[in-house]
Amino acid sequence: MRELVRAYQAFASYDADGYRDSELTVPQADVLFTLGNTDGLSFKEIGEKTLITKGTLTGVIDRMEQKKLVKRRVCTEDRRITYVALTKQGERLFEKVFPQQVDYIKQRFDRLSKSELKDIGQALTKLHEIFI
Amino acid sequence: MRELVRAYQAFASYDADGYRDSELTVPQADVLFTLGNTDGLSFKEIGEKTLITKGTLTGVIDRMEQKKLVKRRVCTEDRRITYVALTKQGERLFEKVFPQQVDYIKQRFDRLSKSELKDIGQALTKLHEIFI
DNA sequence: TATTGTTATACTCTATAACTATA
DNA sequence: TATAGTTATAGAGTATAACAATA
Repeated sequence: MRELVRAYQAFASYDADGYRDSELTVPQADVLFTLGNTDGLSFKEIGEKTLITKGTLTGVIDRMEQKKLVKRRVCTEDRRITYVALTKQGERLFEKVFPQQVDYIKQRFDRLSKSELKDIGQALTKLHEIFI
Repeated sequence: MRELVRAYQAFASYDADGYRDSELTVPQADVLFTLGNTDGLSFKEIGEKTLITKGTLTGVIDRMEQKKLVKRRVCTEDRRITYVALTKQGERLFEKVFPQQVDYIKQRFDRLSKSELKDIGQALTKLHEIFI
């Protein structure tokens, strides 16, 4: 448990440094990365994936919309649902920041051997399962 | 990387549920657990352990002091340093919430075998090391 | 009635930088 | 001069609940 927290803190701190100059807050980067390579997701789906509650998410999306990174689109079949998708500008930012971020993180994972990476992947999957 | 984020999110969400009715915010719980079983730590030490920056920490400690959970004490040898320690009330809360929390989390870890736990521990230690 | 997202409130945290006091 | 903590500012996130629109 301690180790999980420590490992994640170290990772999260390193990770946040990666997109520090992108003008994104942590939740905003989370949303950007969640929306990347999709045609748009509903508020509900985004909330489930990022663990941001709906009231908060409205504000986060508002600010990203002001920055022209995302766009709302009401679902025509069920008008209660609002989809959020990246704009062209949002996609450009995603395509710039995401690979950078992956590389940045990969630098550290490259310090490990293939078998270590496999073990870590399995360990994390088990951890994930027990805490769902 | 995805797995690490997912595993931690699942854990963090479960963890926060554990002390939801303790009237503590996440950073405050973090500080409480950091100060538990110590004679007090300086702002600097608390900041290093919790990754809360100094400006923010002053506010967090202010609010915990208002709730009578912690007390400041200026170091007599080096008067620039302020130690923060749990009050009796803070200790009582720690002694109530911490074991509860450990049990609560243990419930989930108990789903794993000893060898799985060992593997996970090792994996997390490696992760921690590469991201320092 | 149940669900989706918005609004409202009040507070807490965050980042940043300038500042005070000690060393 | 360097360090420890405080203050100031402005913005962002959080929890919660009530609300509107839609199903």
